Amino acid sequence: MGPQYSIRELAQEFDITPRTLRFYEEKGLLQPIRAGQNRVYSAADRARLILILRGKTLGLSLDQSADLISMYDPGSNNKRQLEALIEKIQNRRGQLQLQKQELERMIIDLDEWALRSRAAMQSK
Amino acid sequence: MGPQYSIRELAQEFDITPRTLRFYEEKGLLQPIRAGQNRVYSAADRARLILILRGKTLGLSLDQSADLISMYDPGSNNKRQLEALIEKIQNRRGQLQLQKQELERMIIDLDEWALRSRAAMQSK
DNA sequence: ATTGACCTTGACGTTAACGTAAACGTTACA
DNA sequence: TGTAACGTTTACGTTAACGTCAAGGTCAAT
Repeated sequence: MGPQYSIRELAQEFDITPRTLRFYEEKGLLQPIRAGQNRVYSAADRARLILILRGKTLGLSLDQSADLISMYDPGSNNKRQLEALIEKIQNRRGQLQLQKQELERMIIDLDEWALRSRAAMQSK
Repeated sequence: MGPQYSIRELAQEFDITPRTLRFYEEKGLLQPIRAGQNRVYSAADRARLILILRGKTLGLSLDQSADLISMYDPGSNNKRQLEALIEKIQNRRGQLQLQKQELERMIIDLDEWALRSRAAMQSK
């Protein structure tokens, strides 16, 4: 029946707190099953968590991540759904491209600043 | 004496509110001079604002932007300062590189999802 | 002289993403 | 039997980055 994880195991693995996992559940991002009272996380839950955390490092809000992840799910079946999904993906792709270009530009800027700083040091 | 801007002019140009500009001033990110009570922004202030906003789109906090901008300033003179500046720049560059790689990966992921979605539509 | 457009300084409200603490139940073990 | 180690729910606290009044001051135009 695949691997199972306690709340603490998952928290430790990804260096977050149990509180964070409960919070994600409150927001509907995770839905672990229960063993009595206790939460039990499946491999699928773990996979979703990874997506959430990746979203975070990319600066997405939890709601935005939830959006993307729901599109990712095998729940959407009909044509309209899929078309909407593709459009959303294209949009997000565009946003990410823009962000990437800004990053590249800022990296170039930083290199220039470093050069100037070194020059300033030389001329001392 | 170069161009001058009222708080509203600057706000409109960058599609933010006067409140935001006052807030940035509270946090020490901007220091417009005064004409009586009123704030008057110089070209330099405007340039700083652009840096702040660029930082925002890159997901930097205001404090982080403040850090970068202070390094950017012609205030730092001695060797120690400059060495520290260079190190900070290198560090930030590394962070940005990592973020950029994550972005690239996510864009690839999105492309894959789009492909799969199209395939799913075809097979309907 | 009053209306409108602009500015000011408080100061309290708001949202996101959790932190933190209280009060409690359960299983394992010395 | 008690004391860790883990889990639970409930609920109030916190930080960042502003939003949103309130109360007032200035200055030009009607």
